Amino acid sequence: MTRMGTQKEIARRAGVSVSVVSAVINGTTHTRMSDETRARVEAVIEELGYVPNDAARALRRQRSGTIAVVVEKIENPIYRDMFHGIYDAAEARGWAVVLGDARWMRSGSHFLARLLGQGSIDGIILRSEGLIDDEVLAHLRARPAPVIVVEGRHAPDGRWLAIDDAAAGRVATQHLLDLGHRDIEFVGGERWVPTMERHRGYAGAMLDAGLEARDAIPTGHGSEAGAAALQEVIDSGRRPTALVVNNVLAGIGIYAAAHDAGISIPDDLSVIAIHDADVAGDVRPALATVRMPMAELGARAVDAIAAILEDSPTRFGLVDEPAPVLIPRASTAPPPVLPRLW
Amino acid sequence: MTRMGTQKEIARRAGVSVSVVSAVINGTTHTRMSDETRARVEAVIEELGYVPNDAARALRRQRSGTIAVVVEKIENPIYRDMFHGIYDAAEARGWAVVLGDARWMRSGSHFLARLLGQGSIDGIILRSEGLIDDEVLAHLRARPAPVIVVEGRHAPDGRWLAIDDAAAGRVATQHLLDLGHRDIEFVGGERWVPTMERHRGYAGAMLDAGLEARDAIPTGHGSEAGAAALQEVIDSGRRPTALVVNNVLAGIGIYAAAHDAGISIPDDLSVIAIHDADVAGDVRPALATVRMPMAELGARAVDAIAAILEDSPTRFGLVDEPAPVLIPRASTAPPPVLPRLW
DNA sequence: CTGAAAGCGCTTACAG
DNA sequence: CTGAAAGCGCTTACAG
Repeated sequence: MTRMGTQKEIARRAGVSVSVVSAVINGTTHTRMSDETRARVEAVIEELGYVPNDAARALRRQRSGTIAVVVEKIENPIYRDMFHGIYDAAEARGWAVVLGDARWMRSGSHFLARLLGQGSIDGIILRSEGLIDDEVLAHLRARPAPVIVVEGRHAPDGRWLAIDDAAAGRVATQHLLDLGHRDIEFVGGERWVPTMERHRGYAGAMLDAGLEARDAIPTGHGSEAGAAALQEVIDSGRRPTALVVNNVLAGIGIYAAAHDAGISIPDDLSVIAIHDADVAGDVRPALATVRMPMAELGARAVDAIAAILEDSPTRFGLVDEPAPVLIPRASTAPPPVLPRLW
Repeated sequence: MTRMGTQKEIARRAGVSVSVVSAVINGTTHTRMSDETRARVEAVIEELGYVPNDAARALRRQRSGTIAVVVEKIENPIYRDMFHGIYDAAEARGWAVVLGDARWMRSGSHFLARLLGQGSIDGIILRSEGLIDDEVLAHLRARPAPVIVVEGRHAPDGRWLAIDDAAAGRVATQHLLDLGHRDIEFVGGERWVPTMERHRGYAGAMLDAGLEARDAIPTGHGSEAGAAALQEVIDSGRRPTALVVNNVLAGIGIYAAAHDAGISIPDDLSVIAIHDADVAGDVRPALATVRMPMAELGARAVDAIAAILEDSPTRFGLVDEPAPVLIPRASTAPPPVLPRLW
């Protein structure tokens, strides 16, 4: 357990004042000193292995240099690119990023207390599908630290950023239409706005093609939910030739249910999912997806925090650049010509 | 942007001193006051929506109440239970947990700076496969905040905790032996100690059964690596009837390579992976695994930090309770009786 | 039962 | 070119 000292101790050893030490550490031009003095101070810093106390800095500067990212299920692979985008943008601004899971934010948790407190978090990027209750959200927003909601569209303060989910739904559906499918359904939950947007994109593409758009087949976000959704289609007696699926994990669930029901993908049923992730390329048949600009979304959220902290104007709303892009893979094919037996 | 005030402001409005305000906030019995005074202070706190400044607290208390967890790839599903175990144990102690990814810890990153600094992180739980270079590690360990290495076994200060990987390798192998397999190989990297331990467990089980233990088929941690490993087996001309795979993602990669090569699992080849994750149950055939006590590992790491901070003794080393447990699924079956064509 | 004061470790005007 | 001092917002002995 090494002792790493304080600026006061360095000052004493180097025979200077703490003002000088602070200036050396921060590269401040404000307090000037001779090269000799600087070298002496630097030597002592090195010798002691001094590192600044972040709590003291944060208190004095009234800024911690740390932003928090809170998502619903941290292990969800679709966040990877967003984290990356956030991290790069934050790093470029000299900020540290800490991650947290919304499942930890039950009222009264200490993680939440840190977020709600002042002084240790300068801004919060929040991606929640509703797990965080309104009361918590209201408290969060009452803090001085800006809260940016990503992939949600109902921030009362207007501070939300989202991807063009409708465009993604359209891209996915159009791909299936181009393959010759006519009887296409959409699998996705009903309450979450981005999902509704994706369904809207699906419906738009269908209508443009002169086809009937069906209601969304309700499902959750996990793979079991995807499996249940396919089972529901099977039970209903409907026999779509292709499915647009709300997300990759639900897609994996549909794979499992299809396998268990003896339905062959893509021979009997084409599947395409919204949001890309490594696992989509790893399963067999590889799962076609629509890649969303998650890294850009993350970077934009960081920019928005910076803008708010600097009191400069910033634009919220849709991040539609770059547009969602089709990643074709083996899970889609032209519709079967023979009657299907499932 | 609400102003939420300070204790000083509350004191002024309530007509008391800051000592009293602080005592009300912290429930300190040290400074006593009348119920009337307390009620008055509480009313002002409520009115202002006051929240304490964590930076000031951390500076004064010389403790932030926050621990950091750093892992290699935050989206790796095998961490889920560990995060949960860490979170629960930390919460019980009144600590907040922040997560970070080792890929962000390139020298000079601000995330790293926060970890290296003093005052904002009380302890660090580190799970690294080597991405963090030795220099960074040395710096980290020179800080007063304790660093606990999990799933690694080479902490110079002896502060590591690991699961019984050898037992896991043995459990997986024994399952295959019980099914009647004799020609079993182990797929896993060569340099990472836990993998070597798993291989040791495999080898032990093979030798106990009077069989030859093969060298590990080298691979990385991703699915592509798993796919490459199977390809290597195919190219070698060897025809094992079963594989013990180092981790779930590599197992998914082996599924893909098997599919592409026309090898049927489990009819032609049984596969079992070490570490459990949801995706193992979602793929088809469902992937048999060995579940590791990751939640317990995480909880133990939190306990170790607490012990070090309290200067009380703690035991490091293997977390062998509960033992790794077999999760049988459809990816294993008795060996084929007919000669295999792959 | 309550207040005044010191000090945690910084940064930053200000004075010389 | 360098130092002395104030103050960020807390907590905690200490005095009364």
